[in-house]
Amino acid sequence: MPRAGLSEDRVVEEATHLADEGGAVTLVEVARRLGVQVPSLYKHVDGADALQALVAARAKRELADTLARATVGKSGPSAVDALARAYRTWADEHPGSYASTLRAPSVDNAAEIAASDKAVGVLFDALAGFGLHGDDAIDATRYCRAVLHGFVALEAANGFGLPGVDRTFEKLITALQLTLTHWPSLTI
Amino acid sequence: MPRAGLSEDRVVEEATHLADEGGAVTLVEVARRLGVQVPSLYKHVDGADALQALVAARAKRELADTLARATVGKSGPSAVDALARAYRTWADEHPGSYASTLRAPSVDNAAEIAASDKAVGVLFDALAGFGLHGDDAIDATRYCRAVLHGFVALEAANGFGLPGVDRTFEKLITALQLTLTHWPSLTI
DNA sequence: GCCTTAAAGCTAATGGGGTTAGCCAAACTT
DNA sequence: AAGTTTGGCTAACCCCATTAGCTTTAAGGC
Repeated sequence: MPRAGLSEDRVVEEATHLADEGGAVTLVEVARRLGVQVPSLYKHVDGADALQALVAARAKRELADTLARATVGKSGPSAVDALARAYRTWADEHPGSYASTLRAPSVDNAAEIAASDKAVGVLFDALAGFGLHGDDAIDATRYCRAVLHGFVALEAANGFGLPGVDRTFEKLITALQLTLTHWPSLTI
Repeated sequence: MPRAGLSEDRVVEEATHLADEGGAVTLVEVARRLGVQVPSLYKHVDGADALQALVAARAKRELADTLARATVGKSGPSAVDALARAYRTWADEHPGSYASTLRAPSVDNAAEIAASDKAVGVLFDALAGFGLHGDDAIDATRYCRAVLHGFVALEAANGFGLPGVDRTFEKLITALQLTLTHWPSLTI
């Protein structure tokens, strides 16, 4: 029996592909794809839950990188536009990865938390061009995340029954830009 | 062996309670709580997946009713305020039910789709006070759903690392009211 | 180049959850 | 009271996750 040459990374990669193709991420299926028996996976990964967490951490890193690349050299409304489109596109193209990022990260998983922080950091930086500080910056960042995540999640769950979703997304970007521009005056 | 006096409704109710208490909704646990053996559940419910769908449909109906009650007699910004608070509160108090509503409804489940439509309808009606029509009304409704769902989902997943979430939510309401007020002019 | 050894694969066995088949008693119908 | 439908049950079978423990590979020290 020649070795399959696996590694934690290889296993996580295959699980990610499986998830993004819409399959259920089971150890049975991952093992089958890797040409290996199920218990062999335990040499690289600490069970099904741990594999899920690794997939999530990988997904968050990739999302953060994608957002960072999309917004490089941009700021203010133009950064928001680029970021929103990159976010939606990535989520659409990696539905399994995106879904994996929604689980609350386990407290003991430093890698996943770091990846989370990185993604939020990119968003936070992109909003710097609006001149927000302190609580305003935090609140605006959270608002952005909520809008983008909410839209993408509803789209993924087929929550928008009718056509015209692209049109709605264009409006969403404009609304978001406007909201951020006027954020400080929201204190009424 | 005296009968337990079950019914589809009773099973779904118990599954809902279980979900909202944070437990995993398994047939084993539902049966245990009802004082019955697992296969007996099949006399009332068509398997685990079907039970999930029924829980989701029930949740959507309840959410729709809650939103409707919260907004009765209100319109415009005041309706949005009431609706946003009711939405967040209900989701916080019924985390399992809320999570169940996120699965895409199966195409053949008329009850679940009807419940979805009802919830969206309440939101749609609440926005009538802003004088939106046609695509604008649809886009604004979707934007609202995205913001509210995104915020609640991130909050539930412990996605906001720092404190001050209540403050952020107040800002969110104000931002939403402002956005809806100026929606038609978003065409730039 | 051997010899040791850690790592990476394997088989076998256990346990939990879901599902089906088929039996039997309780309750309803007339 | 007899017949029928209904709601419970037991037994058996899947699928997936996990653990224990064995074997072989491949890498490193001498």
